[in-house]
Amino acid sequence: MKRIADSTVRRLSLYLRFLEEFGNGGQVTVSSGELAQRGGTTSAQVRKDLSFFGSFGKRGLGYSVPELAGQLREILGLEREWRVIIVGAGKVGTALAQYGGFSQRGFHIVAVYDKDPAKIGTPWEGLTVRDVAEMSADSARETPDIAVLTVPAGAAQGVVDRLVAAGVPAILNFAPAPINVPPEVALKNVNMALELEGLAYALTNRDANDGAGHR
Amino acid sequence: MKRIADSTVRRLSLYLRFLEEFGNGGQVTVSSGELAQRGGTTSAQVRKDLSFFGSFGKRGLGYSVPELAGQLREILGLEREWRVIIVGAGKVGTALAQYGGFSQRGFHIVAVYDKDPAKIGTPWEGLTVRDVAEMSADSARETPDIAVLTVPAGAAQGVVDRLVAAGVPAILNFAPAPINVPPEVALKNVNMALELEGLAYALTNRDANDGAGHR
DNA sequence: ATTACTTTGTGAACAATTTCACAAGCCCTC
DNA sequence: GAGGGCTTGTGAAATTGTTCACAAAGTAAT
Repeated sequence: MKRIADSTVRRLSLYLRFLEEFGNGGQVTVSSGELAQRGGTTSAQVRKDLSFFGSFGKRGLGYSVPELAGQLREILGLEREWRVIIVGAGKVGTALAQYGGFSQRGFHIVAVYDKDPAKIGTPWEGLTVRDVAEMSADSARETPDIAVLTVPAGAAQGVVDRLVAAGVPAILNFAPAPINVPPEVALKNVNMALELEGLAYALTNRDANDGAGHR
Repeated sequence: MKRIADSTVRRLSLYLRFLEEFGNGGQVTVSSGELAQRGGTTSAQVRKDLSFFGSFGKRGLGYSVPELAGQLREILGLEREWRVIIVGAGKVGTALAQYGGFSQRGFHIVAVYDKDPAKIGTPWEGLTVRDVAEMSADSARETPDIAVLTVPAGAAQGVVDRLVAAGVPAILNFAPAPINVPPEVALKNVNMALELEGLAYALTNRDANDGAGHR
């Protein structure tokens, strides 16, 4: 299969959300134009995005809401359950655990780790905080699919090296530190300060660049 | 000035971080190649990014670390203080408030708002939670530069409308709901579930698309 | 069954972004 | 102060991503 752009995958995720909204509203059929309007893009963009994976619509009619939603779930890999661990039981980790959007999409938090002895063993969102030292042993038993990294910047690379060694195939990094992984490990970085700086730039150069950031 | 791509601005923010790292390590001069390696890009990319704003280096030598850092701070608008409010005193809002990266870059949290009467009036990270109803009046006195939105999805658009009416020029939206603002208001959306789905896609289609997400 | 109307799927045009490649400039040594 | 070795800054080329525009295929009504 052809390499699909990151931006395309992002939009597909959004389309799925919109389909669920439309479906909840009782709509059974939807046009590329409606999806486009909901997402602030164009109907051509929607159709092109979908066309990378097949043709799912009926000409003259549009797309079946539940059918297209199913196709998107399959494309995105959301038909299965994903085993997620959170490394770093601080505020960010806790906020993520409470965020309902994850379990709703099949992302199950199966373990939490921390280094702080004061936290280890304490109850945490229905789980018990475990010692990072146990991570490798736990992973050997049952490797998680995705690790969410919410440790302080200084600790990030060290933890990542352990995760990689333990065979974790994907990492979502919230630590404000650039980290290195071998190419076979999927990595995404989320850096909230970066987003704020983008807004600061937009405000500073507002007259030039009116409005607009990344919608 | 020419319209600068979002991706370019993001990279500039990263370069600034790297410069600070290099500077802390005692380095006074840095080449585009070093910055590129640190950030996983190419030296040509670094030079092109900088070239949109001027020429800051010395041929044969590279860039002065403190000088370029200063230039980047100016470009990004980080030489001034930004007044930030947080709307939604839940877990995500709290996590953001605790995250040191903000104040370090001149983003000052000047107020927190919530709708929940149980929270209003309680102390929160050195501030006191205020009633969202007071937001407009407060803003009239001293308009914040950026509002960070960490309310539930259902409440998002309503709050945004109030923020816009109050004249807030930029919004960073963490609510998992697409929101509408007039074009003169800068908006960025952060959706953590979307990032996880991106990883799920990468893992599902791993053989095709080896490794790689958005680094 | 024909007509009028919609909406998809897609090659081709266009636009944006990244990479290449190299002249020009600066440092350092001799 | 001439020569060798780096590194910048930048047009041009290549690549990637988006928009256009239209034939093809479906619906609905008569």
